Amino acid sequence: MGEKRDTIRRELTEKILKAAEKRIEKHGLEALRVRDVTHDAGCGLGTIYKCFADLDDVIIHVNSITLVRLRGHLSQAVNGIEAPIDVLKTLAISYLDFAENNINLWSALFKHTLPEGQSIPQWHKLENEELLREIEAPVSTLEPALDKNQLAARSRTYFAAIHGIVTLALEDRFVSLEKTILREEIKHLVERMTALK
Amino acid sequence: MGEKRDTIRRELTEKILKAAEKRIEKHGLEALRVRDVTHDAGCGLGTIYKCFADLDDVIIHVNSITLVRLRGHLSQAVNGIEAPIDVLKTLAISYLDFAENNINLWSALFKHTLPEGQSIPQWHKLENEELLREIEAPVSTLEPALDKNQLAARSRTYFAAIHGIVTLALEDRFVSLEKTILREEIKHLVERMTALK
DNA sequence: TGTACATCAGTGAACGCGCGTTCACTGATGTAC
DNA sequence: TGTACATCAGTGAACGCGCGTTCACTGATGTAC
Repeated sequence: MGEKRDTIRRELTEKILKAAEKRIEKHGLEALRVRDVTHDAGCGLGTIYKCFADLDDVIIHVNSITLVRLRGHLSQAVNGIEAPIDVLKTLAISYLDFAENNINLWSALFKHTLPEGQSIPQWHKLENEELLREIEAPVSTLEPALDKNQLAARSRTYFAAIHGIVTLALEDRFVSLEKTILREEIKHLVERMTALK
Repeated sequence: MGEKRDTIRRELTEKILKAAEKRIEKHGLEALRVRDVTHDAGCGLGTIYKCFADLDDVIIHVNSITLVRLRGHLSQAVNGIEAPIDVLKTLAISYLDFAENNINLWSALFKHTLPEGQSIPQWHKLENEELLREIEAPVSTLEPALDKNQLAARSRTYFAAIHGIVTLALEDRFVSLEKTILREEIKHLVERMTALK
């Protein structure tokens, strides 16, 4: 009934994803090579194309896994915290933590682009969007007057602001900022952003 | 005395940079090819290596020009504005304008990375840093208690926050936000960020 | 100013290599009876 | 359960091409006298 085959295939897919994930985290997205991945996964070069459409497809799936891990990390961090401002502060700092501890996987989330003409599949865009859900609850408590669309826009703004700070800090395009100062700045920004008039 | 030769060389360098700039703006950094650039510049393939060390060197110089243009755009926009909050709002909106109108050149500033092991030359990092100077004056007026280091960190935070919003808006990783709402969000964020307790 | 020689800028064919993807093959697994 | 046949998963050598960079050549410019 092909059940065994299905299982094997699923395991293979898993092994390939794990191998790609490790490669990206260790050497960065740019250095990802089909040969390396299949070698690490312990399968033949062509096999990857039985499990995935192409290398971009593999990357998108790794990114998808990273997003799940990131969301897990964030929601675990705020578990039990009540005050919305504290929730937002914790989310922001946890986002930085995750990025610092998974630097290459995290930046792969934003670096990966498809060849001209192709666009990121809708299901994956929605996964990105999912990140904002975590923020919406506390923002909604802080700014109850916002309607659904406004809430989405505002949450996105908050996320983007923190994301910008983390990005600038972890790239080496600017002279780097001391770790504790960076955290203070993030907390400070959250306080300011959420301060009611 | 080689003066004529020097002039020709300088003109050639200029032509190559212009050609590369146009290519990047039209097709994006990823699509930049030595052959296309030299063709557009009207010179031979090998010539580019007489003027620049390699393609990365060309890109860094284009980025450098873009940074100068960006700084010019920003400082012109705030010319004559007095109130520090208005200055900051205008800077933020102008940053968005510049990014929207020079999308590929602007993103080249942040996308370009050197091969593993190499790092962006110091002089170019400092040019990036220059961007923050424009912000420091109004921030310093708003928060006069900050010392020099704190001021630098705070300005950087503000820049990064706005940069994050612009980045997220112009990539198509998230569902896109309507233009007017985006501007409202930016202005709102500046107000909040700079609101004194 | 003119001539002979030296230099060196510009050139593009050729190099070299990296690397994603294909496809004909093989042997293991599944199916029929 | 056993046998004969069909299917199809996994494989890796080979393809193909894109593209940055080099280097031997040439002719224009510069220098010396």
